[in-house]
Amino acid sequence: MRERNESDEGGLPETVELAWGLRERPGKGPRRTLSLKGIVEAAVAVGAAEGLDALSMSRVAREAGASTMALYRYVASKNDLLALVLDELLGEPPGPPDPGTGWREALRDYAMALREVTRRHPWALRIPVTGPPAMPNNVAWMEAGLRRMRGMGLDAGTRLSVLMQVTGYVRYQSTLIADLESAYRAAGTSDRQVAIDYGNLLAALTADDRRFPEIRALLESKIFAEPGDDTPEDDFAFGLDCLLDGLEALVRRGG
Amino acid sequence: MRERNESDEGGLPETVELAWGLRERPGKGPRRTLSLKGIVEAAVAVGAAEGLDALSMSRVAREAGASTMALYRYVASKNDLLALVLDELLGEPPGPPDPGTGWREALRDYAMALREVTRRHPWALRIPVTGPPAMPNNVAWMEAGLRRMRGMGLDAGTRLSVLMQVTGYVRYQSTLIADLESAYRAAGTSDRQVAIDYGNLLAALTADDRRFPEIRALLESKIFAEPGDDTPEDDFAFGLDCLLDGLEALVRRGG
DNA sequence: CGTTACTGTGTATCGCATACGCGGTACTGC
DNA sequence: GCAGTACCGCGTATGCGATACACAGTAACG
Repeated sequence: MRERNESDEGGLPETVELAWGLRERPGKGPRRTLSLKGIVEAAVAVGAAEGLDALSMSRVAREAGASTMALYRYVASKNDLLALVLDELLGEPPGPPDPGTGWREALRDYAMALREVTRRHPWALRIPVTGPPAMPNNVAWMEAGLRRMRGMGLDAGTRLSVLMQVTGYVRYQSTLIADLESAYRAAGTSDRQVAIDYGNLLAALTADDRRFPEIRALLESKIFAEPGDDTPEDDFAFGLDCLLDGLEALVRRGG
Repeated sequence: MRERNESDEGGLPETVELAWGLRERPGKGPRRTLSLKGIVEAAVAVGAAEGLDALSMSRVAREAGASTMALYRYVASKNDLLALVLDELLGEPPGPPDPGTGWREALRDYAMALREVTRRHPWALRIPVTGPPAMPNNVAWMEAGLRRMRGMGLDAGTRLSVLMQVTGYVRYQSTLIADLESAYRAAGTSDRQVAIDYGNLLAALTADDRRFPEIRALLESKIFAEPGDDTPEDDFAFGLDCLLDGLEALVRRGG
C-alpha cells in the first residue's frame, strides 16, 4: 500500500511527470517566482530569435529574468528543457477531419499540419530526439495520427510503423528544406543562387571524371542552373503523395 | 589568366578541396608528421569506441598522438572534421547491380547497403548534416543511386527527389533503431523490456483518459507487452517495400 | 645564407553545463 | 505563537569544450 498520491506511479521520468502536470508541490518553501511554462516559453523565444546554438541555460535564464541556476529548480537538465521545448513547439494536434474524409486525405492533411509546425520552427529540427513520444502534445499527435488511420484496416503494429513513416518523412524533408534556407540566408543570396552554386560545385568536382556519368547528365539537364517553378513545398507534397501511394498499395494488399 | 593550378578553381570550400585531394602542399615548412587521413581515422576510432559525445578535438588529438592544436593545421574546425568523418564512414558505394536487375530490386539493395553502413556506425547518425552532398564518397553514393534508377523513366528533378526520399528513409529509420538500442543498452535490459516499459509508460499516462482512445486500443492489442517476432530489421524492410510501392505507382503513372 | 612559409605546440580566452552550499522563506506540527 | 523543515533563488566554483594567438624550430627558395 502506497501512501503517495496517484501521480507518483512508480518511477516515471521526472520530466515526463512535470510535463504532464503530475507531481504537485508540497507548499513548503518560499513561493516560486518562476514557472515551468514561463521558462519553456523563454527558451522558445531565445531559440526562435537566435537559433539553437544560442539557447544556453544562462541565455534562457536572462530571458526569463532569473539567474542561471534558478532554472535547475524547474528542470533537471538542459536536455530535459529541450524536450519540453519540443513539446511546446509541437502544440496541439489538428482536430479530427470532417467525417467522411478518406484516410488518404486525412493522413495527407496530418502531414501538412506537421510540416506547418516545422516550418514555423525550423531551428528546433536540430534538437536531437532521444526516445519514443512521451510528452503530452507528442502523445496527442500520436493519438491524432492513429485516429486518421482508422479506415485503413491495419493491425496495431503496422499502424505504428506507418505513422512513424509519415512522421519521419515530414521531419526529414523539413530538415532538408531548413538547411537549404539557412544556406541562402547565410550566403545572403537567393535560393536559386544556392542551387546554382551547388550545381557549379558538383560540376567542378566531377569535371572530366568518368566515374560520374549520372551526375554529369544531371548537370546537363540544367536543373540546378534553371530551377523550374517547383518550390520546396511542391517537392515536399510530391514526395508525400508518393509515400501515400505506397500506403495505398499496402491497404489494397490488405495489410 | 590564372597562374594557380586547376585544383584552385575559384572558391571551393576548403574542406571540400581537402577531401577530394585537391590543393597540394607547397613543400616549404617542416615535414608534416600527421596526415588528414590519420586524423579522420583517429576520430572514427574515438567515435566508435566512446560515442559522439566523447569525440572532442583533444580526445582525437590524443588518439592521433599529437597536441590538440596540431589538428587545426589539417582541418579548419571541428565541424569540418565531422564532415570528413561522415564521408569516411560512408565508404564506397556498392557497385552496380547485375545487369538485368530491375530498378526496384536495385534500389532496394541500395537502401540495404546504406542501412548496413548506419548499422555499423550508429553513433554517427547524430552528426548533424549541414548541406547537400559534396564529399567524395557522398557524391559517389549519389552517383550510384542515380545509376540504379535508370530504368524508371523519370526526369532529372524527380530522380533527385526520389533518391533523397530513399536516403531519408534509411537515415530516419536507422536513427530510430539506434535510439532504441541505445535505450536498452543504457537500461541494461533487453529490447523487449524497453518496449514493455514504454507500453507501461503510455498506459500510466493515458490511464482513464478519454482523450486517447486509439492509444488505449493500441495498448490493449498488447503489441508492446508481447512483441511479435518482428525484429527492427523486419520493420525497416517493411517500410522500405512500402516506399518502393509508392515509387512503382509513380513509375506506372509515367513520372 | 638570409628569407619565408609552414610546422607542432603551450598558453590563454571565453562560454558552457552543472555541483554545491548559503541565507532566506513559508508552511507544518506543537 | 514558534520551532522545525523543506524548499526557494542565487553566487561561486569546477571542469571541459572549441579555438585564437604567439612562439620557436625547420626546410625549401632566392
